[in-house]
Amino acid sequence: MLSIYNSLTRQKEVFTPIDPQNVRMYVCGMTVYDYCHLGHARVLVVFDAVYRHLKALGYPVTYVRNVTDIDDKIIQRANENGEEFRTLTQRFTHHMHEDCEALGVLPPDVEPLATETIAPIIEMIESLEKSGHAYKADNNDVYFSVEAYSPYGALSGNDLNELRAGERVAVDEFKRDPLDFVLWKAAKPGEPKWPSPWGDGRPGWHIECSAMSTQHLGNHFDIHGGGKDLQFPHHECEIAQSEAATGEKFVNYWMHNGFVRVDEEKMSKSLGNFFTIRDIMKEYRGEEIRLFMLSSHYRSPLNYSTAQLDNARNGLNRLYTALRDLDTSTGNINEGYRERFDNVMNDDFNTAEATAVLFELARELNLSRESGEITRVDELASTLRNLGERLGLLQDDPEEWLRGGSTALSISEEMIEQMINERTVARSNKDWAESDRIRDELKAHGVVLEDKAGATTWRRE
RNA sequence: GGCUGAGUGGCAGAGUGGUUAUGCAGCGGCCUGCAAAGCCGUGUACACCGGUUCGAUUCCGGUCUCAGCCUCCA
Repeated sequence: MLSIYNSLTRQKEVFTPIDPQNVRMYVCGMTVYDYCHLGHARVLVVFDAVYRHLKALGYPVTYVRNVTDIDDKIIQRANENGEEFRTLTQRFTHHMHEDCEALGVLPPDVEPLATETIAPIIEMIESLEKSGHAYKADNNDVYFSVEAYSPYGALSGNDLNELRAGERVAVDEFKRDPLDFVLWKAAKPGEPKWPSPWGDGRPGWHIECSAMSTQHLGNHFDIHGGGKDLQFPHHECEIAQSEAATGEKFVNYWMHNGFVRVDEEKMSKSLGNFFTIRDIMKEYRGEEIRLFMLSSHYRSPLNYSTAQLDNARNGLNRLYTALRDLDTSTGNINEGYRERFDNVMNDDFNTAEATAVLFELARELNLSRESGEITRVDELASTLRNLGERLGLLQDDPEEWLRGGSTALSISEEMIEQMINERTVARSNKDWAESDRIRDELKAHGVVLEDKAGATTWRRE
């Protein structure tokens, strides 16, 4: 039985799908004007784990993760670059997909673009206008009237008056209430624009997600996710718009992942303390980043450091080492481990405990291997690979993983093999000095030798 | 100011009203020509102060500290 911590009620709730034959989830994706950083990586990885687990529980799932391909920052960046905004957004959407692949993130079932959802957006704003939840202001922008939607503030636990008191930005003079937010922005000269009943312009950010989710998942769906920073105001606004427009409950379970931090401070573009995924990938592999992220609970803050990434690397070496030379295609799945894994994942997607199960499995696998229990070894290896896949891990060939890395080796594999052969000859002559000299030389190239069962194998340090 | 959330052993990080998290690092041992890998053993951890309880790191109250949201943000 799966339980999910619901940000809306601030407690864990047993997951009951609206339609068990089609679990519907929506996650706020990227605004594509730059490379993804580690904070983005976390949303991608966390909700990928959620998606995989829901499917493993046997639910058919429709996972929608949008692309925000029109907003102020995109326009600004395109102008700075002197390029068409679509050229910019297409380029970074492509880069995002590359990052996803490197991180082992499965493609969502639907990846809608804001710019391809203009008609539904306009429809939704029109219906809000009709029901008195939206108004066109003197500057030709259309705003949502917070006053007209009483539950506003429920998701974030905010009180309207307190929010107004905390207002820290200059109040837009065209708004009736400082908390009102924009649904449709009138186009300024030279900006991308679409025709609408209120004049040429473009959609506000919040309404994009309401329209994209509703278009693909219906008015009322199961799970809505995103980073914690979107809880307010973005998701609060989505609820207001959607529920005001449809008259139905919008989402049953709201999920928010914690931040990635650097030196105990949120990683973000505005603070300038961010690392892009591809920066990190100069030193570490995608799977190492992935394990780093999954080794803590999705709602906890995650502090970035190379020590943590090193830790993840060592951990993967251990797991892949356990799988070395084993056939994982034929064995049965061990029910005890599978059940433990399911149980911890069912407890609000506890991936940290789930990875601990993987390590315990590896230890027992190593033990069985030492005692020569072949059937048991096959079963545990298959289980390890299978449960690894549930987290998007351990799908590489172990030997290739252990010999691979994010950087090129400073010595060819042929040369390594040749030196190993020379060393084998030296060893058979009990020439330990020469044997150790060769081993040290390879070590200097980052190659570690392991002698066992009459054969010598190598791996990256 | 309002609202969230967090403080666990050298590091990272789960969890629990009384019994081993897990990984990395360290130490001792087995194995090995020596290593590596693996295995075994090994750490008086739960911010502080009260309270409830036979018993609290785990529940309650308070204190301190930290982070986040209230402005674009995953």
